[in-house]
Amino acid sequence: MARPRFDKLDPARRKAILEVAAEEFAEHGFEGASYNRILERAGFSKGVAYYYFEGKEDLYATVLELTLEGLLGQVAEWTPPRDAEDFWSQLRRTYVTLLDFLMSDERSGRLLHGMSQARMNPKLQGAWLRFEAPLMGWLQRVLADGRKVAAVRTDVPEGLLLAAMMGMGQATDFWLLEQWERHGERGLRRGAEQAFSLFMDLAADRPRA
Amino acid sequence: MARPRFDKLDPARRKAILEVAAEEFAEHGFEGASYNRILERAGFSKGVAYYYFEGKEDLYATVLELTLEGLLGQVAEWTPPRDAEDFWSQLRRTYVTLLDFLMSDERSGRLLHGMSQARMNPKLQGAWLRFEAPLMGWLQRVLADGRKVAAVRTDVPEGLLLAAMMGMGQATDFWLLEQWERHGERGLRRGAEQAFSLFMDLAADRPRA
DNA sequence: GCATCTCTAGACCAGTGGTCCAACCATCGG
DNA sequence: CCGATGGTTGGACCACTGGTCTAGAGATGC
Repeated sequence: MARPRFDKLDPARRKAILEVAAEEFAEHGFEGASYNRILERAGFSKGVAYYYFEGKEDLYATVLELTLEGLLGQVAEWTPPRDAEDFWSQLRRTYVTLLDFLMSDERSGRLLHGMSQARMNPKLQGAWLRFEAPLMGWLQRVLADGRKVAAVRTDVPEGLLLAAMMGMGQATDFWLLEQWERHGERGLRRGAEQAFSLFMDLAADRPRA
Repeated sequence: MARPRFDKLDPARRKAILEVAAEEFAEHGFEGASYNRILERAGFSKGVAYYYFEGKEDLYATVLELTLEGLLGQVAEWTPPRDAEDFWSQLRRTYVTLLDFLMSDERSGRLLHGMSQARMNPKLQGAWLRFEAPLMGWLQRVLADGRKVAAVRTDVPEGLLLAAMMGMGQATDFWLLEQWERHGERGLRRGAEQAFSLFMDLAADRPRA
């Protein structure tokens, strides 16, 4: 994740390449982005590039990490819920905050959107692992809290529920984007409510036959 | 999807390249696979390759189509359900049949697994569109049947539910693969039962507050 | 026997990410 | 002030990617 020297690089140049890279990766995704083009636009020679980064994947991971930090800074306030109701309302608020952030910062949205593709790209598994842990960790803690207050089901393995929720989140993300494009912000918010209700039905603890 | 002439090509050569390509794509996915390597192994020159296929993407789509045909041949028996119970039991049977097929034919499994990545690859959207229609169409018809017998919820847009189910299916697919590797066939079957129960909780019609 | 059309081989192209090395430059010890 | 050391830098070069193009071989029809 960016060689240590990178911290000592002139801040202007540091910012320059991160900016250019963010733009390029946001627009074309990881595969589609051209490392050479990024370097050229940022005024980096090959030698310099590989002096500060291990390679394309490394630069990508660095950009993503910064983006994720920005996101988590907005979202992270989570307190142990009092009861099931409190749990779901906190989770809903978090979900909405997240959407607000993604709407307000299109580039970050695209980058994070691309990240979910990265998850399945064999070339990027190294990079993905660094994000999986904190992200999954957060969700895991939240779900654990939910279980404590009997808000989240316990009849199914944790890993399965986690995977299902992540997958659904990713897929509905696409769908929400469509709603946004077609019906504007109102459409997005309505869609988000509906998507969230799906999450609840999927994860909620409830009496079974 | 393979130029028309491809049908007239000597069946042995036809089979040869499809075989080699399936192997390569199954092992490395679309991006990771090398078109040049496929051609070399199949004994195809560049000229021949571009005479019969439009390019890498075209060959990939052709291979996927054949694989999907094989899958649908196994799974497709679907009759309009009598009632909700019949609906869910048919769907469960279909799900299990699908898993059986994927277990029995690892290469097809990998290819289809890769296809779901393709869905989000901008380069492959052309190819994806050809599969999306029939696949989504099938699922759409099934869900419509489910609604008729009050098995499937109607309080949420069809497209959202569709997207959510596809995403969840894809994600749990990964999880199931893990179960299979770690706990063998028994683990897979147990996992599949649990995954299916998630599908039901997600999509089932039920009284709401 | 000539012309037309199908088919084939492979040279070639621009672009990819990555490696490597010679040289530049600042700092430091003497 | 000199030379050495080690952190920087530019850019030639590499193997490889998917894709284009052309010259000609081989078959077929008239």
